Amino acid sequence: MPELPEVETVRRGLQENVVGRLVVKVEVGRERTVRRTSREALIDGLTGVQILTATRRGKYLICDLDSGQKLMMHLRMSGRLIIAKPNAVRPAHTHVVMHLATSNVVVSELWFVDPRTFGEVVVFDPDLIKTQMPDLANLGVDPLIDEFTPEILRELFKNRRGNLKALLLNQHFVAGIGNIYADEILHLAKLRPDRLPGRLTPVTLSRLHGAIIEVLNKAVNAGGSTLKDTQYVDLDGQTGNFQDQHRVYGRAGLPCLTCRKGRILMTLIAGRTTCYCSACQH
DNA sequence: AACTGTCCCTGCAAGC
DNA sequence: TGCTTGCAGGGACAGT
Repeated sequence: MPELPEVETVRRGLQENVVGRLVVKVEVGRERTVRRTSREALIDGLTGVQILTATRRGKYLICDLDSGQKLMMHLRMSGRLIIAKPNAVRPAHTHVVMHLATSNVVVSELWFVDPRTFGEVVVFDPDLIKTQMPDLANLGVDPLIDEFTPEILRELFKNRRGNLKALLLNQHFVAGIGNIYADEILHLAKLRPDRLPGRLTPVTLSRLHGAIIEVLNKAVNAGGSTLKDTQYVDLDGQTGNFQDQHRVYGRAGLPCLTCRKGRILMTLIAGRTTCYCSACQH
C-alpha cells in the first residue's frame, strides 16, 4: 500500500512526466474520487492550467499550478497514478484522466486508477488550506523532507500514552509511515510495537530515529514495496523491490531473519495487523 | 484531550 | 466447483 517510499517514487515519476505540462482536458469518472469538492470543481481547476511542481508531504502529493491553486492527490489504499499514451486502453477503475500537452500537442494522459476508491484528487486554494484541507494542514514532521533529529522525535513522543505502533501510524506526529514500514522500523529498532512511547529513554529514541530514516531511505532507493493484493506500481507501471527486504511484514510464523532465534508473531495493535519478532524486539 | 474502534470499498484467497 | 466470509488498510469520524 502506498506509504512514504511508494508516494516518493510516484512523485519522482510526476517530476519526470508531468511537471511543465499543460492540462488541456480532464475527465472524471467516479465522483467519489473527487468527493472533497466536485467533478465540476476539478475540471474547472485543472483545465488550461500548467503544472509547475511535484512535491510530497507524508503520503500527500501536491503540485503547484500556474493558476495559483494547488493540486492534491492521495493514493490511500489502492490508488495508482499511471502515465499513458493518448487514447491508450484504460484499466478498470480509472476515475480521473488528465490529458497533458506540450506546445499544444497532446503527448500523454495521466490516469488516477483506484479500485477501492479511498484515494482522492482535489484542486484547492492554498489560502484556504486550514478549512478545506485540515488533514494536510495538520500533518506532522516528514522524516525525509523536514528537519528531523532525535531531539525532535523525543519532543514529539514526550508524555505520550498508548503504544508505539499507533503513534508511528499517527500522521499528526511523524508523517508518511503506514502499517508495513511501522513494523519494519520497529524491528530494526528492536522495539516491541506495544511499548509505551512516553517511557522510552533518549538512547532508545535515538535508535528509533535512526531506524525510521534507514528503513524509509532504503525503501525509497528500492522504489517502494509491491505486494500481492495492492499491485503498487510507479508512473511507468514498474513494481517496487523493497518487499524482498521485508524482515517482519507478511512473515508471521516464520523464523526471524535477524536473530535466527525467534519467530515472527502476528497480533492486532491499533486495529492493524502487526508483525514482530518474539526474541529480538523488546 | 487523547486515545480506540468503526466505516468506507473492492479484489482476492481461504474454507466449506 | 461455487458460494460465502474475512481480510487488506489510510484517514475521517464517532465514541469513550
